[in-house]
Amino acid sequence: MLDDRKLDVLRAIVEDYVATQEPVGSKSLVDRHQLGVSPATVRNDMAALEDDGFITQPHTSAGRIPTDKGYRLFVDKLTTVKPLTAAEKRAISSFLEGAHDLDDVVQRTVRMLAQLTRQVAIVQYPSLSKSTVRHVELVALSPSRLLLVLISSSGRVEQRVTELPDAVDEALVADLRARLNAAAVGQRLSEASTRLVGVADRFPPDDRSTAARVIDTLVEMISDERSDDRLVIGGTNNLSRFGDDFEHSIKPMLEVLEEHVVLLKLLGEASSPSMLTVRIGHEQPYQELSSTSVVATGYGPGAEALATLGIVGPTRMDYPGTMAAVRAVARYVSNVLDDS
Amino acid sequence: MLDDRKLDVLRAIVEDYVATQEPVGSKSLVDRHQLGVSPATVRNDMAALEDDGFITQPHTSAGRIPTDKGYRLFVDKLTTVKPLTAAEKRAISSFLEGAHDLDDVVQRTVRMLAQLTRQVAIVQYPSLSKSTVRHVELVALSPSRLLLVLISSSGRVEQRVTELPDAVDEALVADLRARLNAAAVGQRLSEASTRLVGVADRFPPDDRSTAARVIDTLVEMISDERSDDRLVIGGTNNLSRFGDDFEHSIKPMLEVLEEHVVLLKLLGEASSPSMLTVRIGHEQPYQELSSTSVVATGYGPGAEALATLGIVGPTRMDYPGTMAAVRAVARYVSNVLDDS
DNA sequence: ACTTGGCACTCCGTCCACGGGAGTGCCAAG
DNA sequence: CTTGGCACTCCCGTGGACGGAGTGCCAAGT
Repeated sequence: MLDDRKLDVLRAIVEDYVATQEPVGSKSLVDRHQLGVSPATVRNDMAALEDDGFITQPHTSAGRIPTDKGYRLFVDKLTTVKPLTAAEKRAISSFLEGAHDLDDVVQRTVRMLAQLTRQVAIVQYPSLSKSTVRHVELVALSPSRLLLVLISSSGRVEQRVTELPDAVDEALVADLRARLNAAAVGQRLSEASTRLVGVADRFPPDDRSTAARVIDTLVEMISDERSDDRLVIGGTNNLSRFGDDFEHSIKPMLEVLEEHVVLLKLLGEASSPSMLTVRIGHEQPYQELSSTSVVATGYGPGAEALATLGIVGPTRMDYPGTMAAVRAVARYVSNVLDDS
Repeated sequence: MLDDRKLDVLRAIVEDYVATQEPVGSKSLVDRHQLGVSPATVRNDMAALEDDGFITQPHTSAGRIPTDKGYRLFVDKLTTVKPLTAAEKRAISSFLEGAHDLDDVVQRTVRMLAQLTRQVAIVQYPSLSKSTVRHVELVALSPSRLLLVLISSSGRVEQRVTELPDAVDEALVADLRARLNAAAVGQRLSEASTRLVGVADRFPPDDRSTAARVIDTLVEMISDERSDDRLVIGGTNNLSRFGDDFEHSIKPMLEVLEEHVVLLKLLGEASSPSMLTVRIGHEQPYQELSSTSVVATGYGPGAEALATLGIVGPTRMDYPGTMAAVRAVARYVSNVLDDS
C-alpha cells in the first residue's frame, strides 16, 4: 500500500511545505527533489496518499499540504536525527554553565531553547515533589518572627516568614533546627511532610505550640510547592512565525501563554530525558490550538525527570531540527543540574 | 487660540476615537455629545485643531484622529481622574494581601494590573540597591560547600552556593555568620559591600582565605543584584487589543517584550509612587513603538520608590481609566510591602 | 502493471471599474 | 461667529473578467 516512493513523496511534501509555507504541487516536487519520475506519477502517488489521509488539498486544484496524520508518519518513520553542529553544542554548554543559581539556569535554558528552535520555549521549574530535602534553615528575624528556608536537592530554595505565638530564644531555634533537619533531610518531600508532623510532640509542652506553628508552615510550603506550577516562557517574539492568520493561530496562543496551568498540561508528564514527546495538532488537548504542535521532554539531574521543558510551535515546523535542539538542551541542562 | 469649546471638541474626539477605533467626523460628534453647536461649527474648530497639530486626518475626506500631541494635551489638561469602584478596590487589596512571599506579590501585582487595564503589564522587582540588608545566613551543605543567603528589607531573598578552599567546621561558620551580620545588617546594599571587605582581615590567618572567599561571593551577589534587571510581564494576551496591523504594532512589541533591558528603559526611572509617568507615542525612545504609550509609576514601601511598574498599550487607549488603575495598584502593592 | 505525456477542467487570487457613503471645505446668509 | 447648503474628494466594498497553477483522467508506451 505505501511503497517506498510514496513515503519519499510524503517526506518531500512535508519538507517543501515547511520550507515554503505553501501548498506543494507535483511539478515543483519533481523540480526540487531527485525523485526520478514524472509529475504524472507523483500525482498518482499523491492521490493515494490523500486517500489514506496523510495529505490534503486546501481547495480543489491547489497543491497538497500534510495532515496531522502525515506529520505523525513523518516524525515516526521518515525522520533521521539531525545532530547539532559542534559550534551549537559549544554555545549551549558554555552558556548554561555560566549560570550561578537555579533561577539563572532556568532563564538561560529557556532563552537557549527559544533561540535554537526559533519557537516559543517553555521550561518548568524542577519539581520539588520528586526531589529530596537537603537542608532546613531557621532564622530569627525578631523574637517572634521566624524565617524558614527550605533547600531541596534540585537546588530550589523556598523561603517564608512566619509569626510565632510566643517569643523564642536562640536555644529553642537551634533545637528546632536540629530536630527538623534530623527528621527531614534526605527524605523525599512527600515523605518529609509526614515525618515532620510527629516532631512537635517531642517538645516540652511550653514550646509545643511554637514548634507546631513552625512545622505547619513548613508543611504548607512543601505542599504549596508540590503544585509545581512555576514555569518560564521565552521566545514569544517567535509567535510571529505562527502564520498570517492572527485571529486563529496567534491570539489563542497568547491566551494559552497566560494560563500556566494549561501550559503544564500541554507539556505533559515529564518523560525520561532521552525520550521526546511530540504532539501534533489535534493530538494535544486544546481545540483552539489545533494547528499547533508541542515538542517536549523531561530533564533533571541523573536519569530522573524532575520537570519538563519543550517548545510550542505551528504544526508546520521543522521537526528534525526542533527535536534535536530540544533533546540537546534537555541533556545539557540535566548535566548542569547534576554538577551543582 | 484654544477656547473652551475647541478643547471640548478635542476631548470628544479622543473619547470617541478610543471607544470606536475609527476616525471621527463632525456629524457623529454632535450626535454623541451635547456640544450645543452644529456640525459646521465643529468642522471649523476641527480645522483649527488640525492647524495646531492636535488632530489629523488619515486621508482627505475622512474623520479626524488625535495626534500624539493631541493625546498629550488630553492627559495634561482634559483628564479628570476616574476613581476605581469600591468593588475594584476591594478586589485589589484582598488579592494582593493573599500573597505569601515577594515572588507571589510581584506575580499577583502584574496579574492584577493586566486585568484592570486590559493592557500588557510590567512589574520590576523591588531594587535591592536602595534597600538594606536584613540578614545574612550561612549554611554548610558539606564541609567545603557553603550556601549563602542574603535577605533584604524589601523581602527579596538571594542565595548562592560557593566552594571553599578548605574544610570549615561549625564554629567557624557561626563566627563568620555573626561577624558578617554585625557588619552588614541595617546597611544599604551599596554600603554593605564596602563594609564587608574589611571583615576578612579580622580573622586568624588560617581562616582568612575562607573568609575572603565567602565575602567575595557575597559582594558578587550584591553587585549582581544591583543590576536590577528582573521583571515580570503579564497580560500578553491583551496584545490582541493593539490593533489589526500585526506587522507594525504587535510584532515590534513582541520583540521588545523579549528584551528586558529595553523594557526597563521604557518604564523609565522610578518616580515617586504618587507621580505617574505617561509617555505617548514618539515620546518614548523606541521608534518601532511609535504608536505605543507607556503609563508607569514607582512603588515601594514607605514613600520611597524601589522599583517601577506600569503598562504598555496602544496610544489609542483609555488614559483616565488606565492611569487610575496603575496608580491604585502601585499604592496597594506599596502598602503590602510596607506591612511585611 | 506501472509510467508517462497530453488535455480539459476547476478554482484561487488579482486586477479593475463602479457606485455608495461618509466627510470635508468653502461660501453666503443669518 | 454660527449655520445650512453644496460640490468635491476619497475610501471601501462589490462584482465580473482573466491568468495561472494544479489536478484528474485517459490512452499510449515500456
